[in-house]
Amino acid sequence: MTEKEALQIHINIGMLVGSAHRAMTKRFVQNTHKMGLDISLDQWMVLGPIWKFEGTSQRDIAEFCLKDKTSITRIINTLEKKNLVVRVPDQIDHRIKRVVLTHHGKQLFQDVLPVMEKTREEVRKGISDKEIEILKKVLTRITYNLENDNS
Amino acid sequence: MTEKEALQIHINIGMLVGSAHRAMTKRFVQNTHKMGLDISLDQWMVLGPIWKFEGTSQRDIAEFCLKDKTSITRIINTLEKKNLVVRVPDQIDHRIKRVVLTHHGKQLFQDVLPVMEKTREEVRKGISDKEIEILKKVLTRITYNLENDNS
DNA sequence: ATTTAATAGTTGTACATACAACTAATATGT
DNA sequence: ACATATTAGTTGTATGTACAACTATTAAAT
Repeated sequence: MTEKEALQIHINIGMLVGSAHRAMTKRFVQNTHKMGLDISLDQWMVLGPIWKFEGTSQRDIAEFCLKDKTSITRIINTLEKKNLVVRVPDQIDHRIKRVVLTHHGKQLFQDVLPVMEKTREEVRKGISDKEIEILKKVLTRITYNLENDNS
Repeated sequence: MTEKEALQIHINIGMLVGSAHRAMTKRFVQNTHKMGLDISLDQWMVLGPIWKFEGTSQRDIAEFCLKDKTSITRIINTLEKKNLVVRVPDQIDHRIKRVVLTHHGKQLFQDVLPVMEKTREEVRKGISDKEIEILKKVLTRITYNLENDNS
């Protein structure tokens, strides 16, 4: 393979992952706005584990979301400003902050569920289950390849 | 499919695309730093069409990179600060700015090529050509599904 | 028990992105 | 020709991310 071909292929994968990511983020927000809701895809992703595991630590949210702890700090700041969640310091381990949904947060979560379903359908249109399966497998492998210092 | 299962699948795709994107971006920068170079993946992506089509407009760079024009404006600001490119107003159409590599920019581009190749290999480890092909096809389809208002 | 490590979370800085509003220049319609 | 629309690019604002440095708290080592 020439350097030129290598360049093509690499930037294709990088660009395609990037543009798919941007497109999904964008469409999700557009769809929430259409329903009169106001939440970003990343905020929604963080809301997921908070809903699922009531009183999770920020560390566990980061792990679940595959995000950096600093991103989680800032997204939760935003969610707190919006009165969707509150931070509750752990009674035993004072380093840990447990994040719980407010009533407003629970309400929003339920309201967003159909928006997410709609977005999911838009994303997957014309793509077979088998292809989605491979997509998920390959993306997982890419993340795995790079996450640990396995040079 | 229950709402819960739908949630799982959707945030999986969104999360997987996001985390693969972040991991690739991160590893590329780490690899450039290891070689004593200083350039981000997005800056590198923008450099691509500037190298390939000397004197491209920012509009064409945006199209080639599948990025927003505002992102291009700001990335080129950064590249100009680093003395890698210069903006040259078009002689005929004064709206257009043609972007060209400086000597330093050309040098850096060549220096980064092997880093990109190394990163590409790290990304693709354990993934077959067939799987990469499907990955690219599906990501392209997802972007296509969302890019135009084809609801 | 006291020093040392590790852990949870925050903050500062720089960069990338979306959206909307904006300037300046060219193209179009009549 | 002149009013209007379109295009190229920039700027302001808000959000999300990486990295490094930081605080506070708990765990481990001896």
